[in-house]
Amino acid sequence: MITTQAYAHVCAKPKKHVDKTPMTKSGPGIKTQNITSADVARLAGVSRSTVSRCFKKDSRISDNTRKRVLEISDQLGYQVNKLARSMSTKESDLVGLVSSGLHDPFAVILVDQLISTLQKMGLHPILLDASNETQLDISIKKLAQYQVKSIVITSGSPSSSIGAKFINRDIPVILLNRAGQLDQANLINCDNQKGAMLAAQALIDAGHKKLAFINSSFSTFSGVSRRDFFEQTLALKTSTGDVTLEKINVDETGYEAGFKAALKTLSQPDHPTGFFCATDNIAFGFMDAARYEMGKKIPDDVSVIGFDDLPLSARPTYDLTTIKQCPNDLAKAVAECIDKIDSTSERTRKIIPVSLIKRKTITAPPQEPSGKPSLKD
Amino acid sequence: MITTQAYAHVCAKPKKHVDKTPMTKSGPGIKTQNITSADVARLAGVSRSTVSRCFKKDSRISDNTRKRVLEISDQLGYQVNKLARSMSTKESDLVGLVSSGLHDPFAVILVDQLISTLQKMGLHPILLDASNETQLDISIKKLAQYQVKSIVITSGSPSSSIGAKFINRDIPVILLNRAGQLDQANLINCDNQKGAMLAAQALIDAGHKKLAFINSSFSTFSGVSRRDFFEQTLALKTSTGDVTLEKINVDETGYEAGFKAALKTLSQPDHPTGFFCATDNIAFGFMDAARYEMGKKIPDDVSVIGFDDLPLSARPTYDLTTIKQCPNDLAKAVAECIDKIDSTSERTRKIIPVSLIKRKTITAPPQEPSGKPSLKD
DNA sequence: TTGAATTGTGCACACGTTTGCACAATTTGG
DNA sequence: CCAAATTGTGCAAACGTGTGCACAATTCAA
Repeated sequence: MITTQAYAHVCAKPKKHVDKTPMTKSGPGIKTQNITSADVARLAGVSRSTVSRCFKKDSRISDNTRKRVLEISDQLGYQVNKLARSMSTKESDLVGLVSSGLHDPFAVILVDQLISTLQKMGLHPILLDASNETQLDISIKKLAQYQVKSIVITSGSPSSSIGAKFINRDIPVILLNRAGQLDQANLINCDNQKGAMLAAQALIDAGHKKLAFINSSFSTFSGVSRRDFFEQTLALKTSTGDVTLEKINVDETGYEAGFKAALKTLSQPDHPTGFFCATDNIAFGFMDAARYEMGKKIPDDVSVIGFDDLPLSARPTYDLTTIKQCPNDLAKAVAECIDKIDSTSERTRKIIPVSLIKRKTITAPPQEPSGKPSLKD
Repeated sequence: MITTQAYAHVCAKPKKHVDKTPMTKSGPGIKTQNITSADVARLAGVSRSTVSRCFKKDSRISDNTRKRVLEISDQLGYQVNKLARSMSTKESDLVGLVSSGLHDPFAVILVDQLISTLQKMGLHPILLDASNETQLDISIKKLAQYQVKSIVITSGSPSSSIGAKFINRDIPVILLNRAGQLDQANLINCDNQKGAMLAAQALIDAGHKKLAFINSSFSTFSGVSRRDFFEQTLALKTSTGDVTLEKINVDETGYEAGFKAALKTLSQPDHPTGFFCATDNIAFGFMDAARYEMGKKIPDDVSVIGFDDLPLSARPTYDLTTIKQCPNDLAKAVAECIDKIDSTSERTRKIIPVSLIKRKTITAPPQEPSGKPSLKD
């Protein structure tokens, strides 16, 4: 009945103090065998269990053996195989981080913050690119394969079918500045409503009557959200005809969107004078085109306000008045969310505050419609 | 002799067609059990081996069973556990990517390219931040724990002790635009020599006699390399006194370094007129300070050339003449290097070409020393 | 009709770790 | 001096997958 040798081995009488640690064959192969806990166990004259326990805080291990084991480990350059550990403990230090590339400057800052925040928590992000929706679904599947502790999404939204299959199950998903048709997901957003309100107020307070909102037509949740809140804030004044609002969408993204929007809009004789751009990056494009292509002075001819407060916004070339959202706060919120993910099953719903940063791109509108220079003043 | 039940079980007579697939207990626990190959095996009425083989191309599996297994897998949302697979096959799709944050704009573009290139190869980058040297060593250890296929380093250089312990062993390291005191590592660099030569030529050709090189004093390999080659190229002319070269280091990084350098240098009465900045980002800072703080006109008062060719360099605000290095080519070289990593043991040594991009920041130097305005012209 | 070649599938073990349980050795309390 | 408590360590099983080997079933050749 018993055929293979292995059985015989297993059933053999236990030897004294050595558990089966098959000598790692140092054959002629170029790629040398990895060092395992068995190797250090053999050298230290202990079992693999003991080695394992030496790396845990609360284990009952004598100071003596622990010291010896740690010493030998270091000497051998032994590093725990986290893959094996994860298999055993069913826990993972890996976190999925999916972003739509690093083209958008705010995304870059956000990802940067996330990476260093996660790193401080002892977590390691696998970074995946997801430029389109199907790509995002694929990415989620891939991350599931790595048994990640959590998935942080900073672009796009997972299709609900994928959501049903994976997210529902056991991988918590955190949507950052994203729409949340997936109510199983954790949601963290900056306060787009407050931001849009502040922007509207800033332009109105400066005396602008003809306003415009500029956005990329490929823009996702944030842009649309800001537009809607902007419109909503102005509703009272637009309904009386006191103020006009032009909503401009351009088939480009970021800087180029702003650039094109300026070319298109500022060539109209009676164009708006107060511009709210969905992002700072759009504002940069808008300003460059306004200045260098359309010969406008900012803020004398047109006023501009952005959203994000990128480092570039503070530089003298732009000196852009904008709504600041703090990537550090967003990252912190993600950290908190991940922290309490295994303890509670309730979903996070968090809004991060924003603030108005006044710089030099907003002033009162020109007296006369552009084209006819004013005589007074 | 045989004491535990387990032995009895192992030695028991094999049942008909069902191998031991302990029913995943669907207990009251919130976190539902992961779906494993055993689950789909049971539902498909096959063994786990068969399920495993259904996901491999060349396995001898009947079309019928494969179809059925794949169907059930999909239906169940089964995803291979890559950690377990890696343990078994001793191969990994994970690649370590270590960068010193995403503050430097060229690093961002490079990382972006690397991520999408790796993703196309079916590899997944674990992104680690390594701002300082010890941090880098820690990062390498961490990555070793994850059994990564390779480590790509875009900042700093691993200490040679770590190199000896890990890199030597079996994790191939790729140093990107880095110094290589580690000769076990694979080296990929852009052609700093050619770049510095082109920059020198461009300034000399425009008629400049008083040159300067601007760099951050924290700058690593690339900056130092460019400075040395710049100096070397000019050696003949500086030795005759025909041309002067001032080497400026500032205790800041990137934009701020350039900004400060301009404040310091351009306040001198007889300052240089042709500036080679180690990076475009430094050039931006330099130009902003020169224009807005020192009241200089570019290129009329001072000429500037950068290195990298960032997207921002092409925009009208800067319109910077620069040396272009192509991040895409660097990424491609990394891909090639990784591709042949298991087949050959020889190290990669690759230089990526650069080119001069002429824009609007270089012209002839002003006739008279700045300060005394020229009467003619 | 029989023996050989081919095809499809299961079994058992391996990968490197963690951990409940058992147990020997030591210390403690009475 | 003995029982009980404590301490330190080893054993074996588990995590989920891949794969060499064995073997049954089928096809093919003679």
